[in-house]
Amino acid sequence: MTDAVEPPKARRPNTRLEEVARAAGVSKSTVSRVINGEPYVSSKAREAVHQAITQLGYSPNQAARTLAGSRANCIALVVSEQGSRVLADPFFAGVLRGVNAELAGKRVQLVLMMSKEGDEQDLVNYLCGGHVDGVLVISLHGQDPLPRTLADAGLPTVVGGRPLGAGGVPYVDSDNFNGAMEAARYLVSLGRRRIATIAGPRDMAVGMDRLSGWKRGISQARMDADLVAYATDFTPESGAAAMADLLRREPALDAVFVGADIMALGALQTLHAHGKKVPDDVAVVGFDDLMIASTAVPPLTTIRQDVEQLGRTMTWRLMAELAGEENLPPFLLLPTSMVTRVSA
Amino acid sequence: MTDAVEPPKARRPNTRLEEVARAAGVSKSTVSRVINGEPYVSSKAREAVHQAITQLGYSPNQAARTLAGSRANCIALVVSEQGSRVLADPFFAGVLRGVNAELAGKRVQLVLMMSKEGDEQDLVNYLCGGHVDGVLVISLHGQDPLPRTLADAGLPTVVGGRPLGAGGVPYVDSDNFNGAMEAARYLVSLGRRRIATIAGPRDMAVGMDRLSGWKRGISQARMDADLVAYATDFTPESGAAAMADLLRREPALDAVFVGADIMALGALQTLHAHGKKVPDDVAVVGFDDLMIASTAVPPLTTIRQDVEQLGRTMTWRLMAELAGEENLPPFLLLPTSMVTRVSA
DNA sequence: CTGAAAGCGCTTACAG
DNA sequence: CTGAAAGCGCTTACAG
Repeated sequence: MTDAVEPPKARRPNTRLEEVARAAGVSKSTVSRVINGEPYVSSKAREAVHQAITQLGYSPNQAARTLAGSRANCIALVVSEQGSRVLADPFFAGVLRGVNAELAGKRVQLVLMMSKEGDEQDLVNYLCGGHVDGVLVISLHGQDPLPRTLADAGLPTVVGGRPLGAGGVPYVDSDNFNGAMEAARYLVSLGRRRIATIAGPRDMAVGMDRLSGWKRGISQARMDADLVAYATDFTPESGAAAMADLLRREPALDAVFVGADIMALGALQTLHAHGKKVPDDVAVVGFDDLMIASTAVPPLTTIRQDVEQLGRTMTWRLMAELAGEENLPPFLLLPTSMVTRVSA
Repeated sequence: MTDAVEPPKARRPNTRLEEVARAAGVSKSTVSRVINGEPYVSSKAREAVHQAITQLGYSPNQAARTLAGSRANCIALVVSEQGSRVLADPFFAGVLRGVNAELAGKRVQLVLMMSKEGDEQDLVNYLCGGHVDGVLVISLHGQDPLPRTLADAGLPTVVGGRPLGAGGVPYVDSDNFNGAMEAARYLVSLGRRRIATIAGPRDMAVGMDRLSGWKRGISQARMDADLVAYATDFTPESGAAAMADLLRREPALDAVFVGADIMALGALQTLHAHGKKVPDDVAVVGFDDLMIASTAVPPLTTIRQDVEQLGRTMTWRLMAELAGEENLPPFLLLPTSMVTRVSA
């Protein structure tokens, strides 16, 4: 709700720094210093300026700041459009919420760019053109060299989700490996003997890391990690097809770890269609803990990742770098946690 | 994928308009005219400039353009954070996709702002401060005066979803009324006799419009439109509770129109728990056609709205206004369509 | 701790 | 159809 908010009198002829200076009885330089939080300003001057700013409802012209200064006061969030939408939607909204939360209070704008196939050069030109101070990149596919390109151009860049083709570029990710391993161990602890997995597409690290974690968990229990089906994308349909494949190969399987809730939904359908009771005949564990996990039939046991925290952490990492902090951790992994419901 | 994309040689010392002018053998004014697509430029000059631009990989400094010109070349998408996240997530991602699609090729940046309770004045100051040329507003709640405030300040504004407290501000919405009416008629045509509805919260037009449509459809069939339960928010839990309430009031109900798929998921759970077979005992129709509608148990018959198209249309409407087009339609309604699956 | 002045890279009347 | 010049509103050395 916006209560009693008044539109500034006029639109264009805005209050300028000069008027603030006049009202505060100081020079433009001093006002500028106060605004930018620089030291070496007498507290008397500082106070006068703050008062004038509030009184006049002054809001600095960003374009002028950018042009005159070296900073753009702006970071970009780049999302690759060819990304599987399924995975992208809740993921994307969550990340965005985190980015915004972290940016709150800072005078930094967020511009959103979707990278469409074909205009990569435009995108790179724009990003490297001084319009933004840094870049956040999410939902990368395959060996996309974008992060490497940006980093090589000297633009601070942080990737969300381990990138496959960007060795050395800082990234933040959920701990997919350990989360998946926990899922596997849990199924083992339940006494399941033939445990399968549905893995995400091979061209995304998220799929591969969850697969690796599952394998490790299964192998450590001295069981065979051979029941692997790859889904072609993060959709219920793809999950359903993979499940059918697994049942064909091993009708006696009694558990499955599905590398994404959205695929698990499809897997549940297939199991139901084959007359398999969940969890009695087959235990199912998903990953992500989407909102719909709790209304799945039966409610889905899953590994929860905190997507909003992912957005926050990416932003924190980028802003810290922009602030000149040194020896920042290049890679950050966020812990996952298991949510036990009915399916396993 | 970004193949063979080269980072501009240096970051700061970018190509400037002046260099393009020199390379093309014309004045800065002429280059500016070409870039801005103004008439009165000889095709010879135009061509030379285009060539120079491509050769030098020139990308205009937006800050300078904004400062010198009157346009910001930038529009804002404002999302109110207090919005029910449930409804917001897929909705938001879809709208965003549409906005971006419509903006493709245009030299207009999209900045994202989430309005947090408490900083409305900051938000309004910023938006009205000449930083953006226009505003797109979505997921408004209650009588939020934000759109009115912006419009009164002379800032072109388009709202996504009929706003309750912004009389006269242009908006784009899905045709919730007719979609819901179609759902009601369909249930009637199935021979159902006691048809209920679960409506969204009273403070959002989307909930009220769908309720109105359902009422009209039911009344026209000369049936009682009295079985209404209001959900407190767009969540499965809220839908489940509303369904339980309806069953308590009318154990013999044989159909229910749920004003959002995400609530329908909860309603299905409640029906299942009460031993009601869907669709045999109770037919269920949802609204939205989220991806998860097809994997509901049973797969959900629903009214599909095209959220991406909503984003595109909002953007088109705003850009048309910015381009100075006159007599634009103030309100635009996008058609919905029924998707028949198993639940009804 | 403070101010006068130059300059960031464009657009826009103005004059031709 | 084209160019020279002023100016958009800040920041940043520089001098004090």
